[in-house]
Amino acid sequence: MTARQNVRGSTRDYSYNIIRNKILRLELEPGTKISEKEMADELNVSRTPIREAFMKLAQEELLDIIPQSGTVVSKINLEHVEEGRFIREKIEKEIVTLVCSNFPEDNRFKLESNLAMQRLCSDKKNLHNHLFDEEFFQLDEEFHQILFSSCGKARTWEMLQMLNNHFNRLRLLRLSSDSNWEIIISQHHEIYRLILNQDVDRARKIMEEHLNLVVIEQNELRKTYPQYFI
Amino acid sequence: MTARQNVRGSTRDYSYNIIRNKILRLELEPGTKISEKEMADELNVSRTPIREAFMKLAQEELLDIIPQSGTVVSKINLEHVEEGRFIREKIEKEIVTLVCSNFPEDNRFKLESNLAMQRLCSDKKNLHNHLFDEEFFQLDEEFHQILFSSCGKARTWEMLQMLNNHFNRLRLLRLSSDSNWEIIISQHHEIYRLILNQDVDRARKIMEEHLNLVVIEQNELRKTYPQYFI
DNA sequence: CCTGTTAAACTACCATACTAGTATGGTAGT
DNA sequence: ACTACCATACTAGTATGGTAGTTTAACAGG
Repeated sequence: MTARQNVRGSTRDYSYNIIRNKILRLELEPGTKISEKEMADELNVSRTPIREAFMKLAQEELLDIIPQSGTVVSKINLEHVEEGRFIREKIEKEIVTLVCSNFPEDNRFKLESNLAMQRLCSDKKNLHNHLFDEEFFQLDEEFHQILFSSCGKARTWEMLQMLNNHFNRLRLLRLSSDSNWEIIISQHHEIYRLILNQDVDRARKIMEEHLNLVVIEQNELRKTYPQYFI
Repeated sequence: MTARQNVRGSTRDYSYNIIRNKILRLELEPGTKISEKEMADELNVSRTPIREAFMKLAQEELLDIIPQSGTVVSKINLEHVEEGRFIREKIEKEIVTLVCSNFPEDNRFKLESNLAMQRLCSDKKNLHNHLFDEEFFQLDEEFHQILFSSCGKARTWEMLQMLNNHFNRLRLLRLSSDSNWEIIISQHHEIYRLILNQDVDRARKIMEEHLNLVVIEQNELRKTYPQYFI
């Protein structure tokens, strides 16, 4: 245990990350009842760090803790999704505006290799018919994160991440059920091109469309996975 | 203890609220070293709820917890202030846009009485030379919160509050050191008038100016209270 | 006086025991 | 068959003891 702690940080953070991933990748499905003790036994740690991880996840609205009764993985709340998406859309339009007027040279390379990886990931998926949706999700996240870093707002990205867990769960659900990632990738490329051309107005418009993709498909997702939604 | 719990919620929330208020009203000054045990003894509770309250406050960046070493009240970080202010400015311009196009009748009364209370609070201050800055701060908060509720985004306001603790500490500092609240009040009135007139463009502009007031004075505050800043 | 060492006095972290609410299933009484 | 009640087995909340890492300050040697 002590050795493990040194490698991976505190037991609390370790537990937090494990549980969070299980929730986001729907290994723990929305509506599932879990308990501190059960999870503590499963991860071979005591209740305290689990409990603290639960608290953090409850703040991010991934868990609903009912005092003296139990804890359940929260269902995806489409109102919460929309509020998170709203914030992200409005902020990210401002981010892309900032980036248009000043895009640091070294981040250009980062963004280009990220875009190349996205293409690769999509091709791999079409060829081998494997599940690369988590990998693609990560690349998608990275793309946007680079934009935030490029204008010195990396921390803003982190802050928004905390508010967007419901939105992110929906996005991951979308990736795994929809095999056509081409629209996403082409929009990413388009945004990059517009940034280089410093075409603020069009960049803002494409970003807006980009962050509205999920909205269009959310009704379909709701039909396919009704048990995941509130 | 049990009786107290029933009245005020869990011991954890009680502790959290007490400590948070002490930090925001600078009773616990930025840079102060505190410990779980010391605070537990002071509030007559055990270390566990205090520890959990500390965690929550650390997430909101009001505390810096250094593992195995200690916990200090975080100093006001002007970069954090600016990132929080940035988000709030951009979102609140969108909020005021929404409210301009549809302002519910019943919230009109709420807003008007809030504005009247602000005026009263300011007058009381000028007359009796007492400290009403906390009361005014609350009214200021309420003004903006009503706008968010008016367009069905009350939860967005709650979420932004979590990110804006550094910004809020600076605002409170400003209120207590600057005796002229007239600019703030007149801007609030102006925003209200523009909403009624559905003058979106000017409303957005005034809101932007309003949320930039602190920026102008932050250098002066930094000079007056250098020990509060990082 | 200065510097490197060490031991003691902190700290937060974690494990565990206990308390007090809550859900549930069985049973006695109707 | 139904209902009210109670025993029991959960749950999260709280208290507390012990551990390991960090800071501090006393002290030895230069």
